[in-house]
Amino acid sequence: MAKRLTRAFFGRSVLEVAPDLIGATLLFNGVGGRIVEVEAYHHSEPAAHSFGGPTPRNAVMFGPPGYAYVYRSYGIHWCLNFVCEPEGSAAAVLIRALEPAAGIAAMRRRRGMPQGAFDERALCSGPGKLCEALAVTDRHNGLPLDRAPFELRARDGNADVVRGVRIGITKAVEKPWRYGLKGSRFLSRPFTTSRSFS
DNA sequence: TGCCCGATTAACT
DNA sequence: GTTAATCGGGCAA
Repeated sequence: MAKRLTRAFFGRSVLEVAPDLIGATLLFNGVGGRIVEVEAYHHSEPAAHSFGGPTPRNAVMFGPPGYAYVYRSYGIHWCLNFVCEPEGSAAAVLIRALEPAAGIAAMRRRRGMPQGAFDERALCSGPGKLCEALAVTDRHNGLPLDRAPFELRARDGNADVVRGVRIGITKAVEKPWRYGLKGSRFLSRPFTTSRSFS
């Protein structure tokens, strides 16, 4: 069984943690799969919610690493982040896509999709979709990642990780802080101007 | 208090 | 390719 991800794993630079999460396994109440796409955010750059300093919404980002930061997006969706770096850095990794592996029937039900055979790419190929499929909401904001209902396992060995610019932002658009599993069919969108590294 | 806008998605043309 | 849905945070007044 792969190693559980600890507080120490998250307490490093968000630019180290983000690629290391590619290929890791995320389960929430036993439902989830392999992480195939993430983005890094840091309070020093204006695309981050924490850029303007602490507020009630982003308070968890300013706390210690290894906790979940959940926020509402566009008034409709929830998005799940993992807080990283030493306390006060206000850095986090946005979980953008999973390769479904466990609890697929529950995911289909929550996503309003038929139970029969069909393309599982629609279940978790985006941050809002993923939270709907796993039933993550603001009730889970601030929960630790090393205990139930979360279960996080390190990947086995290396992964072929690609990198590119982040999606859906208007500030600091040039930073290549989006990371994905090369060749995965489960990305929210393909990587174009990416380069490969190990 | 009022107004603007977003780390999105699905359903269009 | 475009756009509506939907609502809380953040800031100006």
